[in-house]
Amino acid sequence: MQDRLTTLFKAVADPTRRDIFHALVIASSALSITQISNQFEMTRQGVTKHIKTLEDAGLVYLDTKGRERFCNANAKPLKELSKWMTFYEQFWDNSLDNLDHFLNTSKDA
Amino acid sequence: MQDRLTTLFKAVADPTRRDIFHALVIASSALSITQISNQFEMTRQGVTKHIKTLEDAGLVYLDTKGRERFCNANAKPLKELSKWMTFYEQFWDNSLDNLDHFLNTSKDA
DNA sequence: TACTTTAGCAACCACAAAGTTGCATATTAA
DNA sequence: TTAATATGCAACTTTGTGGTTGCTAAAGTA
Repeated sequence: MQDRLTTLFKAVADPTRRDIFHALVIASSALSITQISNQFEMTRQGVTKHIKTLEDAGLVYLDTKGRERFCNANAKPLKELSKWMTFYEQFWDNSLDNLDHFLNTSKDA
Repeated sequence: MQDRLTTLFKAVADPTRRDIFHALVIASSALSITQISNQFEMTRQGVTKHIKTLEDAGLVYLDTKGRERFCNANAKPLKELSKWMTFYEQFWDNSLDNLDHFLNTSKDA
């Protein structure tokens, strides 16, 4: 449906999802859906949807045990976002590129 | 309305927007709205909206000259996204964290 | 002064997304 | 076996978003 980069960016574009992901990353053990729900002012079903989105992006993987589903964070996919940004790093500082734009568009005014 | 990180992530979460941004970054000179529209199969107004979103995120700045508005890319804000990811880098490889989760949740089954 | 080009603005449409409620089902505990 | 807990699934509401069409205004050109 949509490319991987888009799926990944959209997953982390939501603040609640970033919070859930962060909570999972720093958690000392995997957290069940209900445990996560208790930490957020949202219904369990709401959390479930976010987890699904994070799972689709590969940022979370589930571990079913009995009636519970434990959520684990997986930061690896973030590498892909980082890689995408690499190309633009060269334009971050003292942007010669921007200067170039300026010269090309403002000079002959 | 929404935090800066969210604005930024949402701006680059759209593939068309990433394409426009990329086109501006690699362009040898600033491009007018119409010039950009010609490169994308979309109406000028559609492009204008994307430019607005990119501008709000600080990834594009406008340079009005006469009746034209030249768009320039500014990659600097991407630094903020990169900074956000920095924290998670420690969990990228041979994730001790994930191992920890595994041990805590699968051991006493 | 007319005509053309560049663009903004507003309204509108279709669909995605965040979040909810309600209900059914499976697993564990009493 | 009965009750409680953890979850999934479906439907629904609200709001956001990508994109369009139509119209207006400003700037450049003939």
